[in-house]
Amino acid sequence: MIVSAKGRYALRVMIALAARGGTKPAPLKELAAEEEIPYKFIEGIMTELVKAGLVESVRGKNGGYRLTRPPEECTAADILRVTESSFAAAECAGKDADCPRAQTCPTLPMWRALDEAMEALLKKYTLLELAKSV
Amino acid sequence: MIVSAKGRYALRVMIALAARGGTKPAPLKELAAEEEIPYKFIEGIMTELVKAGLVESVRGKNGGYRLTRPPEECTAADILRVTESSFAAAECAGKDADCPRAQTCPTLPMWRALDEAMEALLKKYTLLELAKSV
DNA sequence: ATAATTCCTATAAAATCAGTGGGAATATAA
DNA sequence: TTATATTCCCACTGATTTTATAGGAATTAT
Repeated sequence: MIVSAKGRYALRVMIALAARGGTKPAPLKELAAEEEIPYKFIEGIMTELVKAGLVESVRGKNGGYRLTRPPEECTAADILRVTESSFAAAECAGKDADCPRAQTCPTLPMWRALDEAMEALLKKYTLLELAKSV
Repeated sequence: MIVSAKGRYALRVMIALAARGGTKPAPLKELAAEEEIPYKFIEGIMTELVKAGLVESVRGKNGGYRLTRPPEECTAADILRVTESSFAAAECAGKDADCPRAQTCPTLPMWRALDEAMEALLKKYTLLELAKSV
């Protein structure tokens, strides 16, 4: 029950992007240095964020990454849903739940409730707010 | 961001104990078989639950485990706090947080809020309620 | 004594996490 | 057109954690 380094790095990069503002793409080399994130590690994470549609990339010289949406429309929940392989509290409570006990499991409703509570809270934190204190 | 098998097993055993009621100790062999939990695995977990004071053990023949408190006074939060090595959303948000960024970290308040939300929700589920549907 | 139990320690297999390396593809600028 | 800066892709490694498994010692009721 923990957020991975991957998730924390992703959040930090996204906040850094939001803090920069503007539409000029930011090269990952700079972002990684600023945020003290291992370059090659965050490289892979960026690919996932692109695929998820949260950022877009510009290849070649003077390229980099930029947000696809205004910072107030991107939440921590959006980002963590991409990076956390299992965003759910318990794997058995996900939507592809093939747990044989599902019908009678006394804890399933609790996991569902926990998922909803986490999601609801993380949705309240947008990049706009998160980047404010930077 | 997930609850481990260890945590789920612990919950199931505790619910099974609550469902039995009474003060007669339940042998782990039975509980493990009922709940389809690997015996040797749950054995180690029981030791931790005993140390945490949630159950007590009776050794020797006709021995077993029983709850130390009435089921309405033991919550999912109590149990998961024992089994989950890191109960916090992010390790940097725990009480022994030695993260150098802590002072300026824009996400720390969010992790704290997430921790509180999770804890609050898990506290609402007592063994009494959880065992009702069994 | 015997049998049923918890308790203790060590080990092993599997999975996940975190990070690294090399280079191909793409685009800008000189 | 050549050099340079960037994203993109794929494979691999090392460390750690998770999920068990094994063997037996200690304890207690019958």
